[in-house]
Amino acid sequence: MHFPSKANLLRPVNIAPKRAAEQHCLSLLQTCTSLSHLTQIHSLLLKLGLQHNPLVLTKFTSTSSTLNAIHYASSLLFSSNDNITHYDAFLFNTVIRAYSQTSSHSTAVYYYKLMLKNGVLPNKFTYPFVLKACACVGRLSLGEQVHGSVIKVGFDNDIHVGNTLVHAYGCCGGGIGFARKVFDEMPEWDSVSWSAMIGGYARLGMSSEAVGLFREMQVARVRPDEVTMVTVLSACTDLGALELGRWVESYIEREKVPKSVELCNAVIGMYAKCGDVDKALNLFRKMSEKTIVSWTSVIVGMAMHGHGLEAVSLFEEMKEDGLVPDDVVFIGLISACSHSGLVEEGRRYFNSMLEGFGIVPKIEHYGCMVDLLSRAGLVKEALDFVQKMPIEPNQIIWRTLIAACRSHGELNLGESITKQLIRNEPMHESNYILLSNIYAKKSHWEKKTKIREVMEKKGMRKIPGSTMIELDNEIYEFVAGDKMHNLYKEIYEMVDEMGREMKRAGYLPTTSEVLLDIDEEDKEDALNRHSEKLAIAFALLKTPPGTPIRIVKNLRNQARRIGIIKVKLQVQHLCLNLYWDHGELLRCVPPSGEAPNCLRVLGVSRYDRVPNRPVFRNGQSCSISPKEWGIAAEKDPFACSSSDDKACPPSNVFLFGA
DNA sequence: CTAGGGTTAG
Repeated sequence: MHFPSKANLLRPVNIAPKRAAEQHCLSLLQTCTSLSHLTQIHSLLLKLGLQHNPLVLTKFTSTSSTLNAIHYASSLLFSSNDNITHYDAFLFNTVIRAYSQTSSHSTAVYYYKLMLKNGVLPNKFTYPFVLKACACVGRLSLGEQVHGSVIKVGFDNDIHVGNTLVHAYGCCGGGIGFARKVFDEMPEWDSVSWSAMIGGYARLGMSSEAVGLFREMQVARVRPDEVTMVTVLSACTDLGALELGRWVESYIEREKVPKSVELCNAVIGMYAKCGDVDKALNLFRKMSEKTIVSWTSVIVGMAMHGHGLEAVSLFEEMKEDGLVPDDVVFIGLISACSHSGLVEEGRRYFNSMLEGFGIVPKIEHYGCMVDLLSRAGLVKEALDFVQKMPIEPNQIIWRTLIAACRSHGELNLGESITKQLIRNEPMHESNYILLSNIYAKKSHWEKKTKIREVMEKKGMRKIPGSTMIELDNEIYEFVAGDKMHNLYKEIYEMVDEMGREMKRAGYLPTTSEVLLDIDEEDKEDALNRHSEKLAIAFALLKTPPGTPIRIVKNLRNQARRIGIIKVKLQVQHLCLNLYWDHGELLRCVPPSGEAPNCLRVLGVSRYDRVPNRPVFRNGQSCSISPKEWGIAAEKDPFACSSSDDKACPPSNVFLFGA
């Protein structure tokens, strides 16, 4: 219906030609492809008094999705002397969606508020658009506001709206409980609802909740789709739950879940981070369509496992394949160089970012470089690098540097940087831990005690490091000195036996890294109480000879690292082809005739997460036991359809790297 | 005009 405006009433016009002109303009709109053409049509429409036509905006946003075009279009459409109440929800929806899609989330929210302010009633399409923007902004209060409006307008039973609410809350800091509440109160659920909720848990590192919810989904007989599988896989990756991940892959095969690129990437990422590099690489090679993310996943996977050279050659192969590197792949690449001591290569790649690809290095890239130099022992150069950085170094960079100072004996330098850091950020506990460790290394025990006291006064507590291990599809978690387990006596006996065998093989306990004011013998004892050793001992007790043992660490300077240990057990004789970490908790000269290099410290996963909550501890049953998997479990959940399912090859020795 | 997903320095 076309109502003539006041002006038109005063000056009668012939309606018919005008309608024809309008039709003409609209048909022009359908076919126009360039912004300038569009602008011409728009000025034509303006002359006809049709500036409110939402088609123009739709066309603007589809012709050119650049911000400029959208700004231009919205400034044309929302001129200040207009009465906005005459606009409809569709127009606002288009603007909100356009801004949301171009990552201008705050502007999207602004238009949503403008809409409300002017009494334009949102419709059921408005909320998914605006909630998506809320999710990206991540502000809980905003999510709550929109939620309130959803209830007021009465769309709280709409499944699309509900799903986006779950998602938005899941993305807002502290909103996961609200997300679950919305989820629980939804009248019905589809696979999107489940994926949104599982994905919310997975994103926060609440991975056992994520996996538990997936189980409930199966009990509820909702068929998971490829997105659901991606979220479950990322939870597996996070838990280091390789067996569970394998199960998910076989489920995908069995249930013929369509394999999107994202899903393939998730599977590859899971294998890579959980330690089955060969499998990851295999699947990667078989992928028909590889995106930059696929390459990045596999490059990062290689880097984690110490295959720096392979990571570098994959990168070169990627370029030959015609893919243009992005900033993310450079993070993986430089950290690959860093973990493999390829200092010159790392420098070269870092410089090539801007020179070769026009990518301005971000703080992460500078961080990688600081790590690269630090690990190589070039502490002074690293400091120099930091001081010359064009952007303000962040806490991570300083802490990297401090850690380097500690391990390369630059204790005074480390001490002064740490003190500065504490002055800037007095409530961050890891700074205190760093300082306390530096004092310990300097044998300043009183100062160390004082730091601990300060921390206590401020109510800070160190999150204890733990080690998890997946056995018979259950996950067991150990902390240092753990005696909670029923088998703890046997476990400690096994630790002793491991120690004897390792010493016989040439292991020297690195007691200098035990930062306690105790004598050497007690330090060895402290080493033997490490959660890693307890987990390994437990695994040795519970598994047949030749079983690869994989351990998962909950944190390492807030990073989670996944370690893989391959163990050979000869009757009662342990022959550990081991290992370990930058912290050098263990070191073992391998048995003669066998290649060294048996263990890698692997996997850095996500940082900005809530600290990992214990999955479950010490033999208590866990939510991911396949016996409890409901429907899926009835169908032999571990029937692996893939032919290369060789979890436990018969050979006794498993070598890594080399 | 509507929703959920894969890669990211310590």
